[in-house]
Amino acid sequence: MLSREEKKSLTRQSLIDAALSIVGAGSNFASVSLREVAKNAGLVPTSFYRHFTDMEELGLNVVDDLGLVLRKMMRAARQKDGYKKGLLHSSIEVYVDFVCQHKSHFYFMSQCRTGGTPVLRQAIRNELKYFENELSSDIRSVPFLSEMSSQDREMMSQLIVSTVFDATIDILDLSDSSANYQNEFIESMKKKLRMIWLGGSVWRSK
Amino acid sequence: MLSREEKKSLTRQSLIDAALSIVGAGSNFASVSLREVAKNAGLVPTSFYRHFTDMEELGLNVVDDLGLVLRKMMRAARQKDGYKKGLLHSSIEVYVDFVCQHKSHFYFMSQCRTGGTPVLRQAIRNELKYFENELSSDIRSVPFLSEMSSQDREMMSQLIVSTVFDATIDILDLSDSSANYQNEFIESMKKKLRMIWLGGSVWRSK
DNA sequence: AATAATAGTCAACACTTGTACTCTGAGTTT
DNA sequence: AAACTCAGAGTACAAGTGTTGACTATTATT
Repeated sequence: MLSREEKKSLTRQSLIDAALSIVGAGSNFASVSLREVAKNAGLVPTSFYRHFTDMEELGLNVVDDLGLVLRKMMRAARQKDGYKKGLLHSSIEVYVDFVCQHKSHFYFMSQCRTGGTPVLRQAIRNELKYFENELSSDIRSVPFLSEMSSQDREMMSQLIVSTVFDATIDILDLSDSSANYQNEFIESMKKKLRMIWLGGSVWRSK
Repeated sequence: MLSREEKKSLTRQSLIDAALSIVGAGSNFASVSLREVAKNAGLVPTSFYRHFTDMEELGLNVVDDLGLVLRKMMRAARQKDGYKKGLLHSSIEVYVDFVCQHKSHFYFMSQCRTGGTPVLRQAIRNELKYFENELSSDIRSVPFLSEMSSQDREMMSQLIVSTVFDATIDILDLSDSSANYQNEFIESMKKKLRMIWLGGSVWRSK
């Protein structure tokens, strides 16, 4: 038997999942109602308040959920063969994989980064910042980039991260189309990242 | 005196403006109601239907409106001193200028690119495509980039355009903060574009 | 001058929304 | 075993939602 606390956090998660599934089905989080979420989680509307004060607070918890997914992704990318040599090359594949396997999370992220409330936008931004930092530290150990200043390395990481995450909505929209289109897109992404990489390798801060 | 047609297109525009002003005030277009727009335009809800069948159709017309702004911007960028030498350098300044002077339009664009209905997303994408093509043709006449294949030039343009437009929401959020932060951001943007530029100049398609 | 077209109004509908209040039954603490 | 806590249900309400249909006054057409 489950304790009261355990049961609570279970329904709490079911509210989060409900919101994600609604977003994944095509709605914009900004227009998802508290009632809809509650209904979808098998709850009466008023029970929503036992867990969150409003939809924004639920949104912040969805961001936390998203954070877990992103960290798992980072680990997967680092473990993958060829991460050291061909860092970006292999990362983009891991990224596409994760987007396709966590569509709801990434729809939510894409939407909220530009269309969420200011608080929500900031929360998403913080998640991206985590990535920029991780990437920046990984880049540090790349031979011909190690002479870059930490500021420039940070800037370069921002550029790469924003390029990858900016492609999210396109990846999602493409996920239902032919494998041909998908591969074409991935190849184009790789080229873009390689161009940035090249730019970084001849970079001279000034 | 105005003809009936003229008057109609005037109130039509007032509906578009109303929607934009609501978005500019912080709402997400996806959650803006038909009634709210009508009210804001000084109309009774049912009159909305004389102009648009639903909010999505109005949205498409907002995109057209946005298109005009973007084209005006392109012209402004090309006329600016130093466009030929330091293309990106000067363009980013024009861009920031336009974003700040047409906040509502750019909030709308940022939101809808990732959070609009599929139809709306596609419409926004088409507007960006216009830019990519224009930039690609401008790049063609740059000496050390002219040997690039048209495909690679296209790819590079996509990279640049997405980098610039991806920064929109940050520019908007920064527009209320100190000039110091703004300048810092612009300088960072310039560096990013320079890195791409560098990458392009040592690019060897393969 | 008579007729037709139509932008905008008005009233009304069925439905959804967030939220306040009360109640209950199963877990927890004493 | 008694007292307490509290997640979730039930009821209710005022406000907002999209949409329908009939009406009106002004403009355009004949």
